[in-house]
Amino acid sequence: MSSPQLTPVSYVVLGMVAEGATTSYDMKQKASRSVGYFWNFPHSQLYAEPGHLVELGLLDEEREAEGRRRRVYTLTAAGRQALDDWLREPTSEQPQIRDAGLLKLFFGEGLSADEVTELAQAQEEAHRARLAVYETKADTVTNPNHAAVVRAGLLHERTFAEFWREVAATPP
Amino acid sequence: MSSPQLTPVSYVVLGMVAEGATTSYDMKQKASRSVGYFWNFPHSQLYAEPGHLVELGLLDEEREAEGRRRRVYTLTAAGRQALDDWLREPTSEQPQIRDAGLLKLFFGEGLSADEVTELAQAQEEAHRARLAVYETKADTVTNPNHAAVVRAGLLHERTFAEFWREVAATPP
DNA sequence: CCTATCATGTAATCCGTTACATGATTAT
DNA sequence: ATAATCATGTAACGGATTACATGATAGG
Repeated sequence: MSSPQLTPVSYVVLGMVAEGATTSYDMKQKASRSVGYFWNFPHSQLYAEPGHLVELGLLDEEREAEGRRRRVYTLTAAGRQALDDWLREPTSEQPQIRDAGLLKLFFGEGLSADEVTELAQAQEEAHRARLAVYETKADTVTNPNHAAVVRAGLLHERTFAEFWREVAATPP
Repeated sequence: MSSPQLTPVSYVVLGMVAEGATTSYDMKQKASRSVGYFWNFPHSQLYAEPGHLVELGLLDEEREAEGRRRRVYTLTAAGRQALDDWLREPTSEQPQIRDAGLLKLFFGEGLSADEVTELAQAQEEAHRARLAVYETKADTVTNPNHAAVVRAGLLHERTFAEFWREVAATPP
């Protein structure tokens, strides 16, 4: 008997199903335009994870009779409960900023000032590009919870674009 | 024949060895007070990963003759080269903000305004606590590259503390 | 000397990624 | 019809986490 833990991805799946996504491809499309921006994962997880959740009784699965015969998922009462419980649980894990650019800056004693500037400029550009995406999104998102998170992403990208601009101007 | 890729953790190890860490415990101590704040991992990786790097010829390993007989690592020329190459490589991977609080906000349609406020206040407090840590660090760090990254962390925590303060005040 | 804690690892497991494969639909 | 692409998975592998275990050192 196996009792695997629910991971953040589990809750992403539960959350997207609660929002009306019914198939893995559906989730994939949805994620790629929203939550995937700040919490990314390959599509294979969106085919594997619902299987686990079905085993745990948190999702129901049906197969289409025709065509692709794809798996169609719906939330069970237990699944809704698990999602609600999680939403209300205090969140203890420290958020991590896993940013390879920051890592390089951290260990970049061996770089010349010019090389640091080069790194910083590339990073600034990447953050500005992402910022532009969020700015567009901010105008189109209707779900207020999604909008709030887009705003967080926007503020984050702005902060980091500015940070890297300063680094480029005055390398350590 | 196996040719495993170098992961970010590989470079964290190479970087820390380059900075003078010689044993796994040494790295663990160092990481817990610096890079671990924004890129965390369990200590077991700091015992396993150097082994891989030795196999790849990027680290040399010696055993102490006495006492704990612990493994003492030093950079090889190839290891130094691998670190330098990585530092100069363009960084393509999109940084991810894997923040469970943001996930909950994103999927938090089922929460009442009060519950969102509660979540937001807890998040704000957590970010302010982390902010305080970075502010202390900013005064003590001597390595200018480390200082720059501390500043990034500081700006990030400030941004997010402020963001959650707004969410708490006007929940979506 | 005895105990608590520090320090150093190993083992097992599972999650996440990469790569592969194939069936269905759409476009030409 | 045929090719291209969309959609739906599976398999294999390795990295990361959790849990366990034990030896060394320091403090009383």
